Amino acid sequence: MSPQRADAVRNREILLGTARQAVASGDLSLQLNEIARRTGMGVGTAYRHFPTRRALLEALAAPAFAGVVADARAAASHDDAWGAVAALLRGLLVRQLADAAFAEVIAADRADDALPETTALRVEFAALARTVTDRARDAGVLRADLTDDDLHHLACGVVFALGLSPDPGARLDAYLRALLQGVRAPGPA
Amino acid sequence: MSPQRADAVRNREILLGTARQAVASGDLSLQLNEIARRTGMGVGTAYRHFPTRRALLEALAAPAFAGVVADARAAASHDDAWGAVAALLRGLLVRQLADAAFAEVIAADRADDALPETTALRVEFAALARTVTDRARDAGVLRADLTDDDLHHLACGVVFALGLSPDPGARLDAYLRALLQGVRAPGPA
DNA sequence: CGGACAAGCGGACTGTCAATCCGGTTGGCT
DNA sequence: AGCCAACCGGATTGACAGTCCGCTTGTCCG
Repeated sequence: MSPQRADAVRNREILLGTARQAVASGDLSLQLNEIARRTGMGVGTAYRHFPTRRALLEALAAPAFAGVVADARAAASHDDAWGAVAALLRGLLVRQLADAAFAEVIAADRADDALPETTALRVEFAALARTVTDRARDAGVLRADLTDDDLHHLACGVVFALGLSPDPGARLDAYLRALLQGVRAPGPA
Repeated sequence: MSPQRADAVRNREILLGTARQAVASGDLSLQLNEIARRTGMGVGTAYRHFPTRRALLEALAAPAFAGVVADARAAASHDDAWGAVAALLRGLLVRQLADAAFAEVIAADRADDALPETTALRVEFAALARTVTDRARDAGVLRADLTDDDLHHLACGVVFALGLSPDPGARLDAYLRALLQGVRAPGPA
């Protein structure tokens, strides 16, 4: 009746927890052999739950991804067209900074080996982002030469730039300001 | 008398050429075993010339790196403080787009296993970039909350963003405009 | 020219890590 | 209790980075 056995559910949670801890401590390599060893499980168990590094990565990223989708939904129903763009970008930056796994997932557009649930999130997010972006462009507050994909890419680029700093969190606000100023339509004057 | 034997010089050139070709065709993995096989040389020969992937990468990147240093020197002696920043950033973007190996080298600040010559280029570039940046900030045309390192990081971030596009070259101008607008000091009004 | 020898070469080998395979074990149902 | 599909463990394979060392050859000197 239940889709899987109780021990399997438990083991999956343990693996996810251990992996999340590894990522939080700065190790994004997600070596399944190593994670399995840390949990005391066999390697086979780890690989059955997460057949590839990518599968584990996307499982880790799912909550954060769902978060930005929620952000985007809120932004899409926001009154202020520019405020919506700013909220969307800020959310993207903050969540990527807080979750390296999510940052890697959202930056990789390669849908080849993506889990279906990740693809679903990506599609939903793309639609919302497009709404927000189009509205801002129509209102003349967003540069006309930038698409929703461009904003997505630039946000990932800024996160990459933050990652080059010794203390990314300390530069977040400055880079966000620059990003927003950069994508805003130049004054008509 | 000569620092190395004629065959060694020749082999080094062949390896570099093969590697450059691999990078140009989109393969940045620089697997020395594979490159050696393609040249018909033994693996040992390849590894003697380039002990690690990084060594080969930096050798490939050296000309492009020297190019941006030249750009930076020209920019530093430019009259217009803002024009110098624009020229510097444009050069960084264009050269990184044209040479993926250089893009990887300049993005990685890790000096751990860097070749001394690469470190020298990096130091020289940093000094010139600092000059240009400080001048622009003093002139009030560059955002006061951005350092020379920030510009460096943001440029690498924009290149990363370009890499997410299906056709990076097509978006270069748009992203460069956004970058310049983003780092420029907001109007005093 | 030709002999000596350091510089250079080749490729077998080791270590690491992702991913697979399959014999043994166990949770959950009747 | 007894069955069996689902699950587990870990030895194993395969790909790749990098090392080691015996053999070859370019170069110099007599």
